[in-house]
Amino acid sequence: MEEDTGALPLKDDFSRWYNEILWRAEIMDVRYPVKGLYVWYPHGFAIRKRAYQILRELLDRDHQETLFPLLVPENEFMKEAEHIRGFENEVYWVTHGGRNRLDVPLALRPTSETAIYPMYALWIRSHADLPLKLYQVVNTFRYETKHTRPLIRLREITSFKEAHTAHATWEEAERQVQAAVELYREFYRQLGIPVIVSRRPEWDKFPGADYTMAVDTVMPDGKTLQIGTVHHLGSNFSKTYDITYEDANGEQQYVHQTCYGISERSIAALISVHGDDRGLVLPPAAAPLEAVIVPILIGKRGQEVLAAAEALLCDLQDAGYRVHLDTRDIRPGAKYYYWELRGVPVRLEIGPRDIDAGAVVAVTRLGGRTTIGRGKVVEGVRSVLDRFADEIRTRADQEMARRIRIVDSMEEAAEAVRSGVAVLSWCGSPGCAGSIEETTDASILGSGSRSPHITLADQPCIVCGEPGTTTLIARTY
RNA sequence: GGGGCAGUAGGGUAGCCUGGUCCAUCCUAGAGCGUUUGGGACGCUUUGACGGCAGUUCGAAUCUGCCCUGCCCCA
Repeated sequence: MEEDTGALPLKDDFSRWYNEILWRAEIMDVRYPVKGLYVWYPHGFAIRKRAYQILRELLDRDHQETLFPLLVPENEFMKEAEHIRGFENEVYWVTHGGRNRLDVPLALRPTSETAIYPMYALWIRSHADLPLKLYQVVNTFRYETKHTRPLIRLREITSFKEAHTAHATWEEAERQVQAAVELYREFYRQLGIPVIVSRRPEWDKFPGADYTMAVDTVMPDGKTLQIGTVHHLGSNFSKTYDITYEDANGEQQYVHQTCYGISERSIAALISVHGDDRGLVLPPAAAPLEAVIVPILIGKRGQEVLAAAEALLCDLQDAGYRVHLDTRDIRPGAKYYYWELRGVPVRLEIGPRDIDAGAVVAVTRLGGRTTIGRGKVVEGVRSVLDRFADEIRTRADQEMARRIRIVDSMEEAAEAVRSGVAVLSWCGSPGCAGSIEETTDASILGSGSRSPHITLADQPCIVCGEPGTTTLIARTY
């Protein structure tokens, strides 16, 4: 678990950088001996815990947390035809109990619709039970055949936050889709991760959904990463699972449903969007430690400095900061590199010179240096952290803006997707989509985006000239 | 889905082609002791590895087969 010294691969070499930072910064250990399954190091898990705490707080405003079983009986799993077709090739099956074959094989949930909706059928009886908004944070399993990648393409998704709602009408469910999109925007805003939201094309929607909205971010290599999805399920599942309510007139009606999810891909985005050649850069909100104190223990005044550092630690802890005092017997420079690799937002240095000057030196993870009067440390650190959070959010926004290009020819689009997202107009036909995807060697992300970065109005389709809508093209993970 | 390449201490590597010189090289990390300490300290001592299973052979890190794992490219 100890870090190596020496430089990381440069972030420009993103694939190598990503693989290496995961273990050097103690996020994930990829050495678990099963393909596609990885281990959270305590530091990675602490980051996950903070990020998911933000997500929980947003959801808890009007959702309730719940927990459903991992195993789904085959007969329930097999009910929704389209849904099954979407997942059947990647489901793990439990077929035995001990040495005995089970009468009914049990699926390890690839997602929980088929576990949850039979219960919804029991729980929902009248319009007074609606809307119902539940969520859970669970592991799910998918037998991925493509290359697995830690946090991004997994066989066990360890951190799937999935919400499932039921409503009286299709329109009300649609409003929930919008609310969920806004909730996800807010989540990523708090993490300083810029996102683009779009409506996935027909062929790329969730199996069994009326339509799918997706939240994507752009990775350092220009590929997009889907980091959230929101599905309008209409009454497709309620008809299959017989989820009905009695309306005000005494009639039985099918509910209209939505579901939406976020996984540990959010952590992959957090690491990748903000990190740099020195390691992680964490927004204070997600950082297990907001600050680390490095005492400069020189010669005769060592004891005095240590005492001053301990007093500083107490003051900051009493004020509610997550802060650590690094008293290891190694050189201060080694500590700087150590904590920078792990993304601690601010380092506080205190040595003989600072004691004499009645001050503490604060250095942010991006190198901003501030001298704070010892008496004003509590407020001073707050403002340093706040400014730092703004700084990394702004930096990430600018990076995203740089990678999104409005294009008006296929050649330009093919060029744009090499470093990010191309924005163009498309008529919606599969034929033109195929032509776009083939020429650009990229995929249609979706349409109907609203973002300050995407200002193109609907124009004629770039392929056929028929009326089109603004559409995003990118290479994807 | 198709095609490559690889697996040697915790991490990175040399050795493999041409089997014996290897109780396996170097860097890094870990443990212990001492001297140090405002951007990756130094010295001494020390721990630690040939992915798995079969096979070929007098002898396998090295050759063969299968499996597992990882990485890259194409669809």
